Amino acid sequence: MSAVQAGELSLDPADVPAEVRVERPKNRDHGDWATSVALQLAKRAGRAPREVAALVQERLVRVPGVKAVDIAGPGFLNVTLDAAAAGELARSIVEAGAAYGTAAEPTGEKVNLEFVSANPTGPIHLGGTRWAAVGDSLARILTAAGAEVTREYYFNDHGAQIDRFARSLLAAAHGEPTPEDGYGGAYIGEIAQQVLARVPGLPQQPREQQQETFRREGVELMFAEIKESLAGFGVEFDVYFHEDSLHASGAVERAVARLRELGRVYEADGATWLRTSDFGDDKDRVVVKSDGQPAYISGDLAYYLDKRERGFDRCVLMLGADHHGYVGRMMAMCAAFGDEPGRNLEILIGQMVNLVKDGTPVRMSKRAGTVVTLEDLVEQVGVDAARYSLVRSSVDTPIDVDLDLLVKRSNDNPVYYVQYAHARTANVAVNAAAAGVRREDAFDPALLTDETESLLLAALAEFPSVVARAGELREPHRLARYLEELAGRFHKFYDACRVTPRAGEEVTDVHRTRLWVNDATRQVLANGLGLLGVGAPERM
RNA sequence: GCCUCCGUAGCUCAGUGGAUAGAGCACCGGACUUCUAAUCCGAUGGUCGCAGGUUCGAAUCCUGCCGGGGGCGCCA
Repeated sequence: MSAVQAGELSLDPADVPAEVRVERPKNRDHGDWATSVALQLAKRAGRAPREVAALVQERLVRVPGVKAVDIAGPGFLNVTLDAAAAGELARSIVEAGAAYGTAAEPTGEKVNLEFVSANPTGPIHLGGTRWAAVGDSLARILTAAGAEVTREYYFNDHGAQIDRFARSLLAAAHGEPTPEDGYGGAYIGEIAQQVLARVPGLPQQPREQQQETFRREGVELMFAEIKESLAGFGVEFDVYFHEDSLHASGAVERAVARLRELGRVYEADGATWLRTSDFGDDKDRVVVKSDGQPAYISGDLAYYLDKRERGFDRCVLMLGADHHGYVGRMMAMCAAFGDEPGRNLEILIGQMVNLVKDGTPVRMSKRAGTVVTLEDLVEQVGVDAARYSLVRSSVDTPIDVDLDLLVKRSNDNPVYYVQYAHARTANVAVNAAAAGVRREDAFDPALLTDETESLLLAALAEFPSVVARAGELREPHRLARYLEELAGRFHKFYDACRVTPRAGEEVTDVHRTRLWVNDATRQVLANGLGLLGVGAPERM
């Protein structure tokens, strides 16, 4: 901008971007920071990119802490900081502690993040487990980014599936085969036995009354089991919302009435329809069936309205790919209420988790009882490995899980690579203390001249923007990938640079300063693992 | 038919318009009297599904095609 003002560049000031994007180059030879701003401005200015770059270069070299500014290739500007300026970061990370990487100020945005929301007709299977891991991590990341996040679980305890569940329990309790449209699996028998134990004299009651008891008690037991599994997985929801309450309280009727006032519904074929096709949906949707019963979507209407009335600017919903067909109608519903789809309602679609055995896919079916549950997974590989393996992939990528393979290769899970790096930093700190290397005695970042040190520092500097980006894009896997990169750079640093002197050597300021770097790395690894809900062990 | 996700190294996957496309696993060869070798160093490995287009620049954006997953109820 100053080049424009000095008249060296003939450019409309409006064409100069207010923010110049400066990036961390992938290639170390390209300096600490790089920008392609000259390439972008060259055409508008009618000058060669390298000429524009030269003008910017002149000004950048005068900035304190900048060691060199090179013009490379077609006109990239590569900025190299001097070691002292780059190294200062180690101290600021140590001083910021757990706050490093989190937003300086709250954004004031109230986010409702709904995930898992598995039906209470069975335990949480692998798919739900993926959303538990990803959703909880996303909640942590968004919180770090300054949002006020509420984790919410929608409990579908209403409708025909619950009746099927109740009939299945009833049948199991009487030793009858699973009903045609019912649920199989060992857990049905277990729940049925628990209900029988809780309600004395139940088998003597009229059949219909029994079914109602099995429904009420069975759902409650299933719900408790689900909550317990999630808690064991490190996932706690702020709100467990019961669909039934929407029907019981009249919220569903109120939601439909509201849409009627807005002129968004009409009657046809004895049913009430919502004009979702006015808002991009393929067709209109029934909200009240011709038999007078509310259609499933009416619960969603009321639920969405409820969230908005509770003050959430942003309602984020995570769904499996098998539900992606609902996105259109949900967004249309949001628009029908006068809200802005994509902002007030945001739907994240994630691909499925497939069960594989001996190289061939196995279809998981709740009804056939061939599900692999959250608890099965945790039992096999542990919480940390399970969460990490589910969160390190993009949600756009389907995951194949082979339990046998997972157990055998559990040591190949990159979580151990990251955790080991953290354990190493902890151990280095212990050894340093024993050797009399103390942080408070010195910090001279100009001594951090090793290649591995500057690479490590560069990675540490990126952490806050990785957290911010993972939050903006709702992609926690970015954080996991970053931590793997950071751990790698630490391992290389560890290999090349000693923090404690060898036997017989003096403690110098180099050791003391490296201890700052070690501790800063430990802090970032711990902060990052924390955002994934994965432990940061001190020894392994 | 329509919607949506995917197609990148032998395998599993990163890479939201930038420079020579990366990592792990697998395979081959090295480094442990060690601040923990769950680590590090080196080598091998690519028509980024295909064809056009936009751009100074495309794995990335647009269009079409090929191949695969998932979805398209007055079920919940």
